[in-house]
Amino acid sequence: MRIATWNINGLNARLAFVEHWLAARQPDLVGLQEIKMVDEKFPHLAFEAAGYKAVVHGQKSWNGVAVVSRHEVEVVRRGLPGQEDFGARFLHVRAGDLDFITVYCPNGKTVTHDDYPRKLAWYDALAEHTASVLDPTRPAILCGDFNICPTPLDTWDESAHSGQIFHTDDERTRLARLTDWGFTDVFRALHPDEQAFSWWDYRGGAFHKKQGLRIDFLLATATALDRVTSAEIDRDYRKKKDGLAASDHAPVMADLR
DNA sequence: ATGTCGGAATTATTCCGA
Repeated sequence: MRIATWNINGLNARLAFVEHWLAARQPDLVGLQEIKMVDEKFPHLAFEAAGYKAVVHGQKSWNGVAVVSRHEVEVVRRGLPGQEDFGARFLHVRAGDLDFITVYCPNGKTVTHDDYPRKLAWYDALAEHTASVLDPTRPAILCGDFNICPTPLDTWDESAHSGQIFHTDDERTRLARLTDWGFTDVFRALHPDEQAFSWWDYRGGAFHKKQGLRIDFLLATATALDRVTSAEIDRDYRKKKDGLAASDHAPVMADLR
């Protein structure tokens, strides 16, 4: 089974590109972030034509998450408790015996912006909620755009950005709450020393200059990690495909036995 | 030039978020 997470930066603008990727990579279970559309506008017919069912927690213009799957999934929860007014950012489904949660974590903007303490509070709510509804001994995946670089290896320039947004101790402590509970960063577990990024700014040729960040993760409980046979960041799909524009994020994938 | 996208508000241009 192939799972993936991908911030697609707008499904209206990205549908053909996402279809291209689904056909090429044939994933079974995918968390999408930043669909930027209400549930009613979701192109279910296009996904069904590609062999996928979708469940959606959408929002007009901004945010919005979805799970697309080859097999039926059961919705467990839409929205993070107590944090609903910070946007549609959380969707929990059950796929067979696997709990699968996809999140679009708040960006925070800058450490002096009002959104920064709200980002930290959102993370506290996420850690509290996942710990209350999941069992660390059972297979679960928490995936999405986390908007935090976990370590200096996960940013193109730690020295220039240390202490700035995505690079603060307070943010890294929040991620550590999730890993302390029982989640492991799948890509990092399989590639402990590789500098690899999942996001590059559209501006200034950042992709070609290798100026990126690794902020998109598949986090797995131990019993889910046991099933993982490979993990990769699909950086080829950060490039234009057949003239179609890419998201600023690459998909992150893993294969499970 | 930080100098590009996606989306909305409002009509081809400007603002916002990332």
